Amino acid sequence: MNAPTPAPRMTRQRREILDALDTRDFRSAQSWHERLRAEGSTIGLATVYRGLQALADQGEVDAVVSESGETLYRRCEAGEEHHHHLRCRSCGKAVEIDVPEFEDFAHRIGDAHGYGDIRHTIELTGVCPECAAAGRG
Amino acid sequence: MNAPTPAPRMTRQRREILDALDTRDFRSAQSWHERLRAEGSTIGLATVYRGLQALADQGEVDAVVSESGETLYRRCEAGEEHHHHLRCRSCGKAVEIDVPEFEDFAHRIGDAHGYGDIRHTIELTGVCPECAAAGRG
DNA sequence: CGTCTTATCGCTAATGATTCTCAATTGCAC
DNA sequence: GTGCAATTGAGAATCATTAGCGATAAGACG
Repeated sequence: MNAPTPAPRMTRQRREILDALDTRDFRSAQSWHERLRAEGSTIGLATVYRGLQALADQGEVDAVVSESGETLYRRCEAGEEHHHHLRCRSCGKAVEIDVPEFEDFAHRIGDAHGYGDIRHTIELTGVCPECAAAGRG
Repeated sequence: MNAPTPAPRMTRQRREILDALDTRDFRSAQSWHERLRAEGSTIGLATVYRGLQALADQGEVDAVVSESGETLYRRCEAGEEHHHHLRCRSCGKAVEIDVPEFEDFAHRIGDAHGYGDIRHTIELTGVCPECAAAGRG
């Protein structure tokens, strides 16, 4: 009954994704793909999708769904427990924020209504100083 | 130069959508469409999409984007200012919740980082009592 | 009530994002 | 090295949503 760890191989493309992700911005899989190709990589789009998903499962990257329905990714900070973001709607730059007490709050609300297995999402979006200055957003 | 109010017509299908929406569940446009057809309506899918969007713009319905990227709709309560939900991941049933102080919190965080035009999303999801009892979820 | 204008319909084709298929590669254990 | 399953890349397939368009009918007017 012990699932032998699925054996993740460290391939060139896996490494490329990890490297590219080393920033502070939220971008779509397509956007990361473009960037990689622009840097000379020959990585395929499907591979980027697969890689990002795998990384998200491992907790190596954060994934959020934008208003328009696309999934955005970025590498997350070190240790990583549960956390939230303040993201720029124009350039994707994000900072992690702390919402103390919210975990508790969420569970209390859940209990109050009899809902179990509570999960929550908090997303703050805005326009960062740079984008505001540049007249974007 | 004055846009005369676009003249919204009350059609049979508009009425059908409004009637169908008279529940407490969050469902996708496709799901509402199915339901309408099941009840004998001959309304088209595109019409349901158009109708729901229009209603969302008017503030008559709430729209949220699920984890999987689909947009879910439900009629919202009367007056309607900004509010949040605790939604069942299995059946879509939702209750409105109050998150006092959060509006302020959001703006304070935004200011602290120099981000403007702050917008926020809070979604709590869980499994409602009925679904839990039925073993779904 | 009949006519006219045009918003709205419903169908179908088009988009856009994401996933799947599958033959060709290639980590990596032996 | 060898062998084989995990992984890749390109394109087809899928899904949700939107756009295009001829047909229909809401609502204003006489």
